[in-house]
Amino acid sequence: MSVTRSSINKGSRPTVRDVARLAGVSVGTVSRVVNEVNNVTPLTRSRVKEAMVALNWKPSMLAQNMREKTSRMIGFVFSDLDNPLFSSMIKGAESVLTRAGYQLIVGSSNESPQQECRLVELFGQRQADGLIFTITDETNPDVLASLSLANFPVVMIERDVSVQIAGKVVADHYEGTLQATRYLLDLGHRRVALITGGHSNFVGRDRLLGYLQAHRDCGIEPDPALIRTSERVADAAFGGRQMQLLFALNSAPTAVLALGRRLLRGVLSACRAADIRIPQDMSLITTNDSELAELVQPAVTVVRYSAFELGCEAAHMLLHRLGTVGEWNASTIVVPTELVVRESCARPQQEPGWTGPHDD
Amino acid sequence: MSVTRSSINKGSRPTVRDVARLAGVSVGTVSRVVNEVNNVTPLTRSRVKEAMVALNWKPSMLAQNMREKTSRMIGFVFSDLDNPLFSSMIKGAESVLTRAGYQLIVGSSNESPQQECRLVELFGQRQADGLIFTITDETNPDVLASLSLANFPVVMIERDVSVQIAGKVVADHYEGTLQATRYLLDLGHRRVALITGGHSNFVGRDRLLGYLQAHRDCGIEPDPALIRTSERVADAAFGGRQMQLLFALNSAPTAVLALGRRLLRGVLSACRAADIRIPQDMSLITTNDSELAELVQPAVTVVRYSAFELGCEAAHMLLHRLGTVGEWNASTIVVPTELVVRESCARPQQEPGWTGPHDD
DNA sequence: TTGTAAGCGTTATCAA
DNA sequence: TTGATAACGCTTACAA
Repeated sequence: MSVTRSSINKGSRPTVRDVARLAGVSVGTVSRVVNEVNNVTPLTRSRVKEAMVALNWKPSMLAQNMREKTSRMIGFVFSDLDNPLFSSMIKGAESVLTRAGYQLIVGSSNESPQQECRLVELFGQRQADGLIFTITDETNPDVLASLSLANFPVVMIERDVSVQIAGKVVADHYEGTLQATRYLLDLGHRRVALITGGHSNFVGRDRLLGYLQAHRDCGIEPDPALIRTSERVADAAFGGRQMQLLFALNSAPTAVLALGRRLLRGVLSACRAADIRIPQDMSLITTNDSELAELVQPAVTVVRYSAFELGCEAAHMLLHRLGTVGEWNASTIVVPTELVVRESCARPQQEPGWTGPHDD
Repeated sequence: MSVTRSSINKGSRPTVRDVARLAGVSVGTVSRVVNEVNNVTPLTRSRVKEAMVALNWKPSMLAQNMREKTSRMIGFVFSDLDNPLFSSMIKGAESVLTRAGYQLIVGSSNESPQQECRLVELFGQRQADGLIFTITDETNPDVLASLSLANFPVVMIERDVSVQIAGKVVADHYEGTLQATRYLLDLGHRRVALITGGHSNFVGRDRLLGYLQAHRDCGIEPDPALIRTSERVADAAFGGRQMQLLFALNSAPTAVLALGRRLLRGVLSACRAADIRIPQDMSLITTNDSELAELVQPAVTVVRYSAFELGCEAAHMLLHRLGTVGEWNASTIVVPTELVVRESCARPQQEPGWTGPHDD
């Protein structure tokens, strides 16, 4: 035993060797005590425990992880923490992961695929045990490549990718949009606009499908000029701009579906600026319930679903995957949506040249 | 060299040894290449780099951290991610830490001191390089004990503790509340209520001080019945309840300062339920700007400050501390507040028995 | 029941 | 310029 080894560990944090020395046992015994492995005399155990508290020693997780090739850390990559949608998801994921003894390490991509690649690789280097991910562009080849090289399971939230991953958790946007659109059509609206982001992902596609299906169910051909989807992110400014464009149409819509958490703000501002009254001049349905939707007057009808639940389910799926040794079939969890009817929708006003609803 | 060592590393991730073997060099050389240490032949370097990409090898951060006794991870403990205040702070901290090559590992305390202790110790075991913390109870002895045992620098946000820490970052609640209160007094209000949480922390104390000082400046004695502070957390329900109690007073206030991010919702609901009009029957100022405050009608005057900036400054302070080898003096950064005047305040209505403002 | 020692994947020191 | 090897703090066979 070298001099360095036996000398007192000065300043820096104590190690298992310091504890062993103080307790007069070997490092193996100390380890057996902390890991609560059997075959250790009560007397020895108590001596070791005393030494542990005396030195305030806790095993270094870094060293443990190093040996056990698992870090009990889960990465979470999202685009923007300031979007309450993501903070709720993280909260959901964190609440179940913490209970299972995992910790969450977060990273914002700011909608940048390069940053997403960097983060995926970084989590790999950190030996993350898994990753929860809301990819920005479902088809970006670089990100997909990093993903398929990753040696940890990945669960997508609200996204679908072509590479093999552990699974995905999504809200039922198809059904939600179908119901919302049908509700407006049933009120007698015939010109219903759709504003949504997610042009290049699952969410946007499913919303569009629901919108179209509802029209088809009523035998109505939707006007393409009323469908305003965003290639990029759908923020408040996008919502406002699209409303202005819709107002300017020679046959403007009588109702609008503004599907996206951040659109409401822009939509409301635009309506007020143009002196358009809700619901008299324009019916409005938005998505993702919020204080604003609930308390603005008139209160806004929303397609509601729980981002918290999305996060929980993603974490559960990941834990399940981590606990599964053999075969694993990529799975999908669908979280329901619900139409919360408030006061922002009404029957359309009679317009010159409009002949009234056909079906009631 | 043992058989295990020389055999091909099957399945699991490659190590520096695999790269060395493939490139026909020693592990030392591989390390020199990745760390871009000089004294390595261009030829050797390229051979090593080829092997690195061939095996898709990246150094294990776990192993690096193990040697260098630093993890380049910063912990962030807050009470509730769903509070947009915290998500903005985290976003701020994350944005500066990422740029500096650090990653953020998050933990919610859910207002539980025990959980806070657990997290502080956990971050210690993970060898976190530092911690950003919004402690729930500034005086909880257990948490303070964990904190003083921690062997990493700690920066508090919006809190002040008696134990030695690297520093704190706070918003100027005293000044903000002083201005807001003065604004109401100047409008002629003489019965201004104060609803705020943070009874047991810095924030609540400073708000109360600002409120009292503004009254003193005007030579007015505030009615203790109008001061409603919360021992515990101030959520929407608390805001609503306090409003009801205020309405029930035989001399109700004509204005209310609802200082706390989540109070607005409860306050608005209570006003509507009691048919109290803002600002005609009641002037209202709240704190922390939000979509709701901006877009509800009438738009609400707020004491605004940037939680994002709080997070940024905390991260900067921590980085500064980490880069400082010798002496360090605990420091404080104060982020300014600003009164954003909107439409929720008006001169008080003449009431029977009220003799008008004394000072204008 | 307890001790010894190898090994986890790096980096850094020393020798060649 | 490169290679061999100890060390980081822990766990776990295996030996005693």
